[in-house]
Amino acid sequence: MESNGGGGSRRLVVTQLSHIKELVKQLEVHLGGSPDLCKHLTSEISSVTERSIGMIIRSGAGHFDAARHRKRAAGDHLDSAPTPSPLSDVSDQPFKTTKKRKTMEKKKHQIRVSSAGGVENPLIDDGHSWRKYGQKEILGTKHPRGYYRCTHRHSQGCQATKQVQRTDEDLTLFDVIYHGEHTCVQKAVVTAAGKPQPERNTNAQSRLQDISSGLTVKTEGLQTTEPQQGSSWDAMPFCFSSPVSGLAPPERNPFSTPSTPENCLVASLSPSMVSPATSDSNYLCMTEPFQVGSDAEVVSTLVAVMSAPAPAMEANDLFVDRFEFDPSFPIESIDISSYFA
DNA sequence: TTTATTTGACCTCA
DNA sequence: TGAGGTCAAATAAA
Repeated sequence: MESNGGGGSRRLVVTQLSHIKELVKQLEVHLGGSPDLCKHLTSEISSVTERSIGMIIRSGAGHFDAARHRKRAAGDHLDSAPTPSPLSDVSDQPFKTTKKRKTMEKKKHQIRVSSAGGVENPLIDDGHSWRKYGQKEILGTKHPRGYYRCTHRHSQGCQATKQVQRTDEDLTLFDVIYHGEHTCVQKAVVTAAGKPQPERNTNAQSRLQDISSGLTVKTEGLQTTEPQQGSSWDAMPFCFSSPVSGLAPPERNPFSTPSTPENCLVASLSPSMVSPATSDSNYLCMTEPFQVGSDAEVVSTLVAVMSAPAPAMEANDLFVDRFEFDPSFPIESIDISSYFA
């Protein structure tokens, strides 16, 4: 049931993070004459990446302490709550706490999103369009929990919902709990697949390159399990699919993939991290590269997204043209180009 | 005018 | 009975 973390998977993660670090270094080079802020950001990205690698390495042969992490993600109140809570019981099982939840065969898992600097307005998104339908103060937590449902709930009967709650310990971290799977067909996906939008794509790709070059992935006590057949978790380490600065919202973004929250994690940037020239938030989607076991282990993935102001970066030659893969990097599992198509 | 968000009330369950 | 989740009217924004 519980995996020991999968040495192969861990190596993969470490490799990925190491590669990210290399990318950051490249970014720094390209930022030669850029504003100090950009350099500061890259420096921070680098340090965070190092810490991330260290955390994974320190996790050793033992598995990630998912229970502890779940408790942390759920808030301190769980310390005194012996009974399972929705947060602590992250599983494929239907909810058991309320009648409504019981009636819905909902898949659930939890991710942790860091929106760098996005304390005020995290704009957490995942390629799907959500409508907020409620907010509730949760006992034992400092911040209210927001309740979202799929925009297509009524039009397409999509039952996907999610809960977003800022963590107590870090205002830039958000616990996002997904319930159910999207049954809706995102128009943007269809559009993107059938009608390429060259202009937007070009711009978007450039921006995407900007951001992706500065991507830092921090995995906190990552739980990795051996891939399961037919799982959607074992495919792609990265999925750059969500809107980036200046792009349309997720549902209209040509980069949006038919991903579900179950396989796509998006962290968005706060306005403070966005170029003044762009009012839209920056989005960066990253497929959670880590297997979430069917036994409902929590994957708490922290994605710190950094982005230098777009105008400061002539990054068209980044990431794609200059994406230098480590020979050991599992390139076969990455198909970024497909997301630019 | 339409769409999204806010927020108090209500419902269900432990 | 209290907590969590959802509903729906009111309000705001586009």
